[in-house]
Amino acid sequence: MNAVPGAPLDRVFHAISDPTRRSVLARLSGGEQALGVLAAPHDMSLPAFSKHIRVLEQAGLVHTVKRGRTHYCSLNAEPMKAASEWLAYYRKFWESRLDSLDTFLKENP
Amino acid sequence: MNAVPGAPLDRVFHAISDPTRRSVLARLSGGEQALGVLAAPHDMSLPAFSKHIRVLEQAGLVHTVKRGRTHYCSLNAEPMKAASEWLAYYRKFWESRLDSLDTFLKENP
DNA sequence: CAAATACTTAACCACTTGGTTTATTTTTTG
DNA sequence: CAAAAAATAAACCAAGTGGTTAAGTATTTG
Repeated sequence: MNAVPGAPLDRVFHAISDPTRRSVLARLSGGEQALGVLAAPHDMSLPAFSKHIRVLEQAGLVHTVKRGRTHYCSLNAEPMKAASEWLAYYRKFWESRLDSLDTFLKENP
Repeated sequence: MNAVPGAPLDRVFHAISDPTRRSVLARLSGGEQALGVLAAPHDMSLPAFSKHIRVLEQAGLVHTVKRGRTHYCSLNAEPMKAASEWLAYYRKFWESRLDSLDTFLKENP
C-alpha cells in the first residue's frame, strides 16, 4: 500500500520538520542564495549545514547549481503542493470543529 | 515569521512524515477507534504500533482515552492548522510559477 | 477466582540523524 | 604559480527512531 520507505511525501514532511531547514526555505523564498551565505547565520559547521541542504534537495525542495566555486541554492516549492493537499483534507476538522475537542463538547453539554 | 521556536511544528511535521502515522490519521478521520482495531492492518507488533500513536499524541494530533481495558484514539486536527499555514506561505511559489523551474525558463528563453 | 483481553513497560538491537574534525577538490586571486 | 576561498568527502560519535521479544498491569469474562 503506502509502505514505500522513500515516498515523496515522507521526504517532504521530514525535510520541513527541522527548524534549520525551514529557516533555509524561508530565506530562499527571497531568491537564490550562495550556500555559504545561507549557512552563515546558522551556528554549525559547514559540513553539518550542507547535510541539511542535501535533505532539502532529496525532498526536491531545493535545487543547487555550481557557478565557479560557489554553489547557489534556489527554492523549488512544487513538492510542497502535495504536502499542502494532504493537510487540506483535514481542514474541515479544524475549521468545522469536528475534531476531538468538538466531539467532547458535543458529548458533554 | 518563524519567531516561535519550531518545537510544535517540528513535532507535527515529524509525526506526519511517516506513512504508518498518516494512515492512522486518515482512519481516525472516520471517527474514534480502539487502538487494537487501528493497529490490526499494520504489519508490526503492538508495542511498535503504540510508539507511533505516542508520536502522534506528542504532536497533539491524537487524543487517547481509556474506557475499561480499551484505549480509544481520536483525531485532533487543530495542530495541523499551523502546519498548513506554514505551507500556505509557499503556495504562491508553486501556483504563480515563481519557483526555480520558472526562474530557469525565464532566464533561458 | 482464573483465564483471557487490551494494552504498557522494559530491555534490547540495527539503522538513521545531526553534529564534529580533518583532509581534499575545485576555482579564483595576488 | 602559490595561497585563499568555497564547498565536498571521509571518518567518527552521541542520540534518536523504529522495530523486536518478554514480562507486567488493569479489566473483563467464564
